[in-house]
Amino acid sequence: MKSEHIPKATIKRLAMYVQVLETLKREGSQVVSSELLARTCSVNPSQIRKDLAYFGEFGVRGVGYHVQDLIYSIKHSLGVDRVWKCALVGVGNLGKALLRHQDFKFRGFDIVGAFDCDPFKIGEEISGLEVVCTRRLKDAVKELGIEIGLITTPVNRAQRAANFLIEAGVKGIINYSPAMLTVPADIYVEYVDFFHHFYSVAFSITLDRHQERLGSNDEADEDD
Amino acid sequence: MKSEHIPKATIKRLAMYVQVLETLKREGSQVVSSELLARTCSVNPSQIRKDLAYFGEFGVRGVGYHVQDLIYSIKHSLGVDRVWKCALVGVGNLGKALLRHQDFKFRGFDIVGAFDCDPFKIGEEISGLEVVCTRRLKDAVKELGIEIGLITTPVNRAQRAANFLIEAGVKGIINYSPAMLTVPADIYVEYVDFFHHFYSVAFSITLDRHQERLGSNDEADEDD
DNA sequence: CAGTGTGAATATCTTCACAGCC
DNA sequence: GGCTGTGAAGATATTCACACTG
Repeated sequence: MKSEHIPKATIKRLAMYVQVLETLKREGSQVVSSELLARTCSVNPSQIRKDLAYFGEFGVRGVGYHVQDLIYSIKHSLGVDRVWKCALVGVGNLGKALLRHQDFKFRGFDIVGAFDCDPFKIGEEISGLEVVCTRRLKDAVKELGIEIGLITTPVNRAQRAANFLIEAGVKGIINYSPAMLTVPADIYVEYVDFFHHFYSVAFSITLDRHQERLGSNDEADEDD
Repeated sequence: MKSEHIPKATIKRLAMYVQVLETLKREGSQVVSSELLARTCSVNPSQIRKDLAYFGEFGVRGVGYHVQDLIYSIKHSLGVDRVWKCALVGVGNLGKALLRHQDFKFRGFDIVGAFDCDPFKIGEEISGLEVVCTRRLKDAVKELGIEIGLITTPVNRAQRAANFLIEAGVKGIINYSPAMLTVPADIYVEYVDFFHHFYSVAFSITLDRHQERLGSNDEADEDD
């Protein structure tokens, strides 16, 4: 692996390539060119080649990429060719939804602990997982080998949840609350904002209508 | 509104500013500087000023931004100062989760129709919404004034769901399935990939461990 | 040849630095 | 005085173009 800095956008695209490649595989494709993959993903072919080049040379010149191999190579490069155990803190609406949405497990992210500090929630069972007091987080992380924490608490509890998770030894956090977290430099936080997609669509429609009203020259913009 | 092209990243950040500003408001702040807002959001202060400048001059020199006004100005600029009605197609695990997660409504995105083509699901009620046959989508979109479609079908049904939505007159689509959609130029599609956050965190942890093992010089990388 | 891998060119986004205003 | 708004500079990411190889 070349150790230049890898753009975040590249990681995002690689995740997409895996999804698309898995569809292609299911449909029986053995080999795919950057050209075809690019068209399917609405990106530029050299973009794909560049993205892959960060991690190695996976293609065969004059032929393309072997689909199954490429899936594995990308997953291996990203470190998602194994199971990652996760703990979820905050069993509200969203937390429950994530616990029930067991596609995560299927894709290698297994939520093995659900935590909340509300005594009324403790003991409840969701998708076969018992909700446990947040105070027991530290032990659970150690016992179960949890490496990633998911924060689905209300915004005002998010920092506290983060502190608990970090103290327990988790190395990465996915924060579904709108709180911005303060964490040590060696903890990686990924912020998830469900709403920004809604905002983008709403904005885009609004913009379109404005332009229509102005009868301006329409400039069909690509999705990225 | 200046009508240069507005970066997608700007929209994403504006959505974040709104969230953070709403927290500040709740905590009693009346006024905020780009400096403070920037620190809270882990971005550069001029970034914030640039992002806002696309839409107007909302600040007061020497003072900062009035929190409540700024929230409203951003929302108005993005077109999210009103209710957008949405239809959801595909009432599986994920679809149900979104239907139950009624924060969307609170933030101005009201899911008023749930559709599925599975006869066993039709008639089921989720969060007070009856699941209806996808064939009745077109009428519902007209009757209820639906403008945005959410696709939560399995990957192989996503394109069909998109076709239904577009035919019904929806202008924007949020696609939660991993399918890449083919749509007319005037339909805006936003792709949501839950997994890429997991992939990013996993990759980041993996990378950290590699670097540790190499005992290399650590370069604490900023989160963006 | 057809299609990858990659340096060089271009386009885009971010940050700096400071003029302008309250 | 302090903080916004913005052109210019710098950094980053994307695309082109072509050498290279199975």
